[in-house]
Amino acid sequence: MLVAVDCIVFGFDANALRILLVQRALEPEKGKWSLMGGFVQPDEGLDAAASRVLNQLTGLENVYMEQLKTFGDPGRDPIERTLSVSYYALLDLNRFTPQLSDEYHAEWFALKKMPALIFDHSEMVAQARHMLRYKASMHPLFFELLPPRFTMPQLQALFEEVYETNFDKGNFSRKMLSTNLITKLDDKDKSGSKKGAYFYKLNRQTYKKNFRKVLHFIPNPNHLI
Amino acid sequence: MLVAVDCIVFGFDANALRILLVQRALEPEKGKWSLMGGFVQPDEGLDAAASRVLNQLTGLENVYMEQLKTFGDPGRDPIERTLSVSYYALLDLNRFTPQLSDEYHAEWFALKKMPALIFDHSEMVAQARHMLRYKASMHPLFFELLPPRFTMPQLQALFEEVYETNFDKGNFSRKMLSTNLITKLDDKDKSGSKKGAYFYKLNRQTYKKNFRKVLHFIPNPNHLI
DNA sequence: TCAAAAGTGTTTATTCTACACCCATGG
DNA sequence: CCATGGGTGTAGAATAAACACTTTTGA
Repeated sequence: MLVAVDCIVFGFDANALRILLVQRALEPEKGKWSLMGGFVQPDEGLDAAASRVLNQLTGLENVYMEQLKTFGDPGRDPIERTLSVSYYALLDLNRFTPQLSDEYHAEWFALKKMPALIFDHSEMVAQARHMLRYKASMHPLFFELLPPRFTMPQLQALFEEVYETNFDKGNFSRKMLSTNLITKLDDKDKSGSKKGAYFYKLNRQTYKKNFRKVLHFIPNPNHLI
Repeated sequence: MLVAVDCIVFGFDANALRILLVQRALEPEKGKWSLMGGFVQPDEGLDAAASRVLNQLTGLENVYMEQLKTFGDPGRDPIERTLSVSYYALLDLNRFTPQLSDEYHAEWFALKKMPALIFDHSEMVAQARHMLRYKASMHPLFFELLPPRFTMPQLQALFEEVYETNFDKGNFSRKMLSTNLITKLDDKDKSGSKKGAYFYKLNRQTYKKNFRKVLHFIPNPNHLI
């Protein structure tokens, strides 16, 4: 049985959650949009395969990545029975955009405007989205999607995108601060408004310790169903 | 590459969380305790393979089952490169105990007294346990582990086992009732105490709707890390 | 009648929520 | 000087936690 890995790569750019897609280079379905994938090598672990595949696309290492689910319906690949172990990755979109479009034929798509994908890749994306909500309600993974310095409105916008809801800014900010996960910095980002919004950074110590503090963050947990 | 499924089967018997293990019938590691597993057939989906394997062991169908994770380290099986797609299952232990020991060489072990397992099966169990806590903090899966009629002290004991903590019975009962997931019945279970404890049953309608109501149930969420 | 387990009540502290208000500044 | 987005304050509701109390009944 053939075994492949496929990566669902999420990014965020202040307006929308985005996903990284590539145009498939080989038959079948050549030219269509697809997740980034590749076959697992004979002496390669699954995590290693996923990292390698992502590295080949973005040139990056140490990207947050986690196994999502394995897809193995007999008919999912029309040519040959292929198992796909899917992984999702979160990264700060800003850092990589330029080198991406130059070296590889990859593109960021807003999740809401995603094209049709080959095989069962759309299903993979749907599950990854679900998992993102799920995990993020328990673990502060959002910082993987933001630049090292970010503002409260930015962070709130990300939450609102992911949970497709709106938060009261006052309550959001207080709750977030109460986790001790982030630290306020001295300077402001003036690009978004006249007053300017303070920058914050992730507090890596408490990040490790309070890895579960984000719980109780989502007002109506039915979003997660 | 060979592809197998392995099932982590949980049960609960009022005293302890238990796990179902079998004595391996073939080399390598013949005679040692292992998870229930088998190879995926050429035209068989992964979920179907897991159900079949569990059915062969317990004779049961419609058991709650979910894919956990795929294990694929190159060296995990010493003989040949084998991928294992692991599944965890939850079932009401009481219903199946007798037929199990007769037809198959399987045994329930208390999680705390589990023997050493072959390959990476212990790691699978650890991850399944973690997942059980994780998911159960969001979804009311516990009813899969209980008989159709159960008492509040039973339910509380199950929670205390899974989260390795203790709850105040008053608060526990109120919180549980407030989810509307369960309905009080008229008769009592007198086996556990002189006074007797009322039976409850799962409310299947609200179970579907309020599938996320269990959240906020665990007092110290650090258990889930 | 008493011990043991089930179940109820109540007080207090804490956290949520909604919403009004103040602040800073570029145009 | 005012519109706009950022940030703070606060009253009232809702929830959680702790623990004392009542009920039931077999031994």
